[in-house]
Amino acid sequence: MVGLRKEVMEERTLRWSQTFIPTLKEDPAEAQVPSHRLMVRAGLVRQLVAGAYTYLPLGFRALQKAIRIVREEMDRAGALEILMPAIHPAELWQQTGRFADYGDTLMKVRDRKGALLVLGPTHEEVITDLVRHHINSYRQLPVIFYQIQTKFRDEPRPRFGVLRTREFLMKDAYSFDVDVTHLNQSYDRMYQAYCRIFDRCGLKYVVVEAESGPIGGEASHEFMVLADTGEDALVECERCRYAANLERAEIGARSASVPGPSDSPLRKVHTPGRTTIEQVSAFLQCLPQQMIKTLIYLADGAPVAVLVRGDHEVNEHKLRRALGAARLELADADTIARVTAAPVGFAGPIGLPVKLYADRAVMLVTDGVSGANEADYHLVGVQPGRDFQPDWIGDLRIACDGDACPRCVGALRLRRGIEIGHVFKLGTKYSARLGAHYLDEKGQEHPMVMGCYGIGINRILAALIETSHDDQGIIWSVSLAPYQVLVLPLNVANAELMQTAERIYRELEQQGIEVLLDDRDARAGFKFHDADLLGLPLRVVVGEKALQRGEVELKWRHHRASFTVPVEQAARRAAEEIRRALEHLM
RNA sequence: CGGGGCGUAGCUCAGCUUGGCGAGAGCGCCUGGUUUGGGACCAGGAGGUCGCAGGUUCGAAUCCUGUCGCCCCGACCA
Repeated sequence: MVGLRKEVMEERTLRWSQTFIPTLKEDPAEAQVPSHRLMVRAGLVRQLVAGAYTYLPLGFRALQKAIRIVREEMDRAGALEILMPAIHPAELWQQTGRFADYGDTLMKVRDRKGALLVLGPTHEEVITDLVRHHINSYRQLPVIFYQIQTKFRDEPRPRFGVLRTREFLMKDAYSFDVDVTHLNQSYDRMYQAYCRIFDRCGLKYVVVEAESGPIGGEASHEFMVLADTGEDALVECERCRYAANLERAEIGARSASVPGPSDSPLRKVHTPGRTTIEQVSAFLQCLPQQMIKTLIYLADGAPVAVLVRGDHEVNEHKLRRALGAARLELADADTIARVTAAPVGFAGPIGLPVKLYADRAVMLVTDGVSGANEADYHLVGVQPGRDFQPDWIGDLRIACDGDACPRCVGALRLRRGIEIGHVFKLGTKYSARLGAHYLDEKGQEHPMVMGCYGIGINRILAALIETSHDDQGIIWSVSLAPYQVLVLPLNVANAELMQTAERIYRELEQQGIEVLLDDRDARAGFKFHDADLLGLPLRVVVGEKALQRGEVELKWRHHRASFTVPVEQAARRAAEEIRRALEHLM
């Protein structure tokens, strides 16, 4: 009885005809990026509503593979797995101020008593609440908790299939330490674990410096998979290892060009109704690079002027740091009119009654053009240093392709990427606000120093597919593939051929290899196409011609060529190939 | 939140401008037969509240209003 049952279950797992793999010949209309298209076509996922997907058997298996790798490496790094609730009391979020910060992205529900609950988009509040109640001595630290759990974010715009969804699986970990030195150790441990995880997944990734918040320095790193379809912009130095999220990217101080002395006289010109860089540069026949863009910001309510070159954009993170401001926003039209004595579009640095913050590139402009702080007038022949002197000069702009690397003599290259992981030094933000304190050896109370570490599990799959596919379909890495080997008998009506195929897959099963047997009664071409679409790493074809010679055909999905092996060696050889490929990823 | 597109069979879509008999095609699905190394062929068949609600009309997939959903661009995104 038990034996029979086991056999039945095995067959349900292994035989194509007994599982559920709804492949599609045509592209689904709504899929825009390769990973989305292929995940739907290969029968991995189906959408229920915008930003929520069902994982079908094949997709779920791949997801489990990713989860397993993440779990093994987190355990190895000494993190403790727990499972926190998805529903949180809103009060907890109000206590840290994030109820307001998150705004509409927070999913909210009311229970039958009318109490407001939050569906957790992340768990800093919940874990800190747990720790404040149960950990209170330095003897209990350090500790790192993690969970793999569904997160909810009411994204303004879910998109790209599984890449940006409203409900997704996340591995989130939280470290608690006695001080920053120990936090750094926990951080490094997680960082290393992340490298191992993504290496094992077979992903090619770049670690970039990211916006770091309160601690500063290299307090945050994102793990990015480079892909043109990625949502995040980043820069990478073409010479050294410097890489950063575009939000964060510093720009080297050395000048791109040596400024020549300018003797052009300052002159006021009539520019009726020309308010934008494009309009003014077209009207005056000058280059946007000659223009000095003057933006009025409100830093904690006080107006300041920010100068960047016409073809550059202000990086508000850098500006906020330079100003030391907690709140920063572009000034409204009324403030601009009051500060510049002109309507929006005619601001310039000369004669402004507020402090001037200039990006370095502005100081290299010669024969510049700026607003005249007078309606319908601009100034030409502007010479920074001669005609105005900023109160502060430094790096204030968003990096561009080709900008100088801040670490070496190389140039920065603009890239796009998919964020698959993020490690972050939180400091005491949550522990202080929620009262997660510990007593040191002298009996003194301190807030714990925290770090948090996230991995988007679904994105691991999407990122892999996004960067590993061809016209025919997915090309799985051995470690994430839902099955490692596909056994493909070409004619199921041929009993001898079928028996051979079944024997090979049973032998592979016994060797601990994950096998799918395509036992469908379909034509060879049809099955080959589905095989390529599914993209399982190794394919074993059992066909009549080769079988007459006592051979079967093995083919790696990522190779063009196949090779034949004697039937009796097929399973052993296939298993060997898989094991070797897996070791290669470890 | 601003702008745009689309909702017709399981999937991809035609039909709508100019309302009119029984609402279509390809793929998929079911039955039978012939086939079997790169998405076969023949014969037969099942399958649709035309997103939903209201309106105009003798008559609405088609016109009008509202509404919901999905997709795209932008804004936003610890």
